[in-house]
Amino acid sequence: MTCNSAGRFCLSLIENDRVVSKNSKHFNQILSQSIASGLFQDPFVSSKLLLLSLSLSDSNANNLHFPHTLFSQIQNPNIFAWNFMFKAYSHSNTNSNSNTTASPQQCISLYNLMRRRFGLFPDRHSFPFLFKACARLSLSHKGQELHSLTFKLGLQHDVFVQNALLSMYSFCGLLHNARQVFDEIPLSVRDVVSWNSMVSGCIQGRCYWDALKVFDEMLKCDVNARPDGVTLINALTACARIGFLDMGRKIHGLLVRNEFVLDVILGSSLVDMYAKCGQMEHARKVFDTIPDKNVVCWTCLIAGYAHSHLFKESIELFREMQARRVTADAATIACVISSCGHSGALDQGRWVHTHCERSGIHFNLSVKNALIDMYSKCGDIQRALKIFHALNLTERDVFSWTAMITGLALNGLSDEALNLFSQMEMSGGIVRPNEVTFLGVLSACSHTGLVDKGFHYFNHMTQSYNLKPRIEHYGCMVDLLGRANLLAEAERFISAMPIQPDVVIWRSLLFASGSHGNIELAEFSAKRIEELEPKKCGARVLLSNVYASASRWSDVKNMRKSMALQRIQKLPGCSFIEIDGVVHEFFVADDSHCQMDPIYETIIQINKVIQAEGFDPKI
DNA sequence: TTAGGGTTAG
Repeated sequence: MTCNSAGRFCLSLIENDRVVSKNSKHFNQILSQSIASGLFQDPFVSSKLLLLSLSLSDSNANNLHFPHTLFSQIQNPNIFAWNFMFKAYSHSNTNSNSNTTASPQQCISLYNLMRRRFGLFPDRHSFPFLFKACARLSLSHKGQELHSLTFKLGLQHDVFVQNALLSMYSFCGLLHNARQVFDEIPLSVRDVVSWNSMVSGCIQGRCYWDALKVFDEMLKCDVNARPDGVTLINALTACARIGFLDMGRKIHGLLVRNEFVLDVILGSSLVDMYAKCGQMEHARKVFDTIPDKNVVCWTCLIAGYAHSHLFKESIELFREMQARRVTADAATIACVISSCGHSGALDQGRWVHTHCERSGIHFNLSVKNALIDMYSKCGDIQRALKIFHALNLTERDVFSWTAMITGLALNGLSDEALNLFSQMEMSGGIVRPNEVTFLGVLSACSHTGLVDKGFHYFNHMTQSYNLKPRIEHYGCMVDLLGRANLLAEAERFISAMPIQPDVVIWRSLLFASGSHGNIELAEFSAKRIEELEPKKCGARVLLSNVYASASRWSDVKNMRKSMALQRIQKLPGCSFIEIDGVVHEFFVADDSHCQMDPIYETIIQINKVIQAEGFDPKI
């Protein structure tokens, strides 16, 4: 075959991309003929062959070895060839360190090579890939260097370049720079990608209100960018994160009016928004209309029920998901296990645990943390400890430590809880305790009456970790002082609080003063509760119990009478227990259970045993 | 005569 005929042959086949790109045999034939004929050194032919080799290697995940070798054989690659390589590497896997697999780092290395050895400049097509690589590697300095270069090359007004640039900045956590780039894009030029990138950038930077402000601006501007599915998904995500129901509803209305197709992603975002805003009926309604529901969609609703403290519904929905043969993943499992923990459904939790082990679902840290929490809450502290200790020191995050410390405190193992907290602090500062960790620590102190230690940790939290105590921390301190019969100190502590005490705090003081016979303080606390919750009867019930324990029967009678006059009815207290996967509920003076007689008989026996051991319900 | 951006939900 002569050079000309070979050239014509190659070109004709190259033109027919669809045939060649699916058949590596054809490709190899063309490649060898182009090399043999010398046609490979033609810039158009070599870059076209490179593009074809890349399309063939697409199915071969993350292995760009062959295209790279081909590229290295091109003596003077043109800008097309460079850009094809930039594109391939910028999209490749970030967590590959070996030399044989591709990584975005190689995009940057190739770029440096292009500049230094070939003296070439990138063009408008190169920049989006280069910025993408910088973003994925968090190379903000390199990104800034490239940003300057866009000015030198007069490409600073190209909307593709600007959009990629602003995404790069928000990916690197430089939201301010991203916003600046966004503001510099003229309204007439901004397209839907510019707006979406800015909204998504704000979400990445956890600035949800800003994200919604940009979205709102987009709706008002309406120049040449109408919101698309991605815009609405982003906006719904922002609403979900801050629980902004009004805006979420507005977006729902917008997508209905504009006849958006409710695909599984948009549908899940909507379910998640309603669920996070506590609107479970709406969440369920939307969920039921989504075709081809996947695991994310189911998990949104399961998590929503858990978020609204509807743990039973959350577990039931998981069962329904199982029945529909949708495979759960780690996020679903972590959520269901947490619901089991909160509802005391130990058997169900155990079943989910075993089910995961059998079905090979990956036990990530969230699942392990949820298991620690569930076993602790259900009283199987040994099992919780076993899971916790199986975690390496470097594996444990703040949730693992907090779940275990709180679990130990909850099970009355205060010394162990405080020891574990010391270990956490001594673990080299890998994990810093947060506000919730300190709640566990303070409750451990409270359960064993360690007043001095409680104050030590309360100060330690603010002074060493700069954590601002929340109302719950003040509540723990009042509880601690109250239980230790330091009622005057508790009162002084409440008056000195920088935030308004809530009903929990007053209830804690009422309970403590009642237990220690300080009726005056109990009455004072009850008044504060009534001021905060005039329609509820909790304070009066507690106070009437206090009067009863002091044998002040006329006061008890008056209290009940005033409640009856104001038609206040006490909601009966309720507790529950799970046996063989069934949750049994018990109300005060409840005799509806089919095994009531043996249950009461057992309670009487238990009381006899613990009273013989010195138990006094007043203390 | 080749090519470009936002991967968005738990």
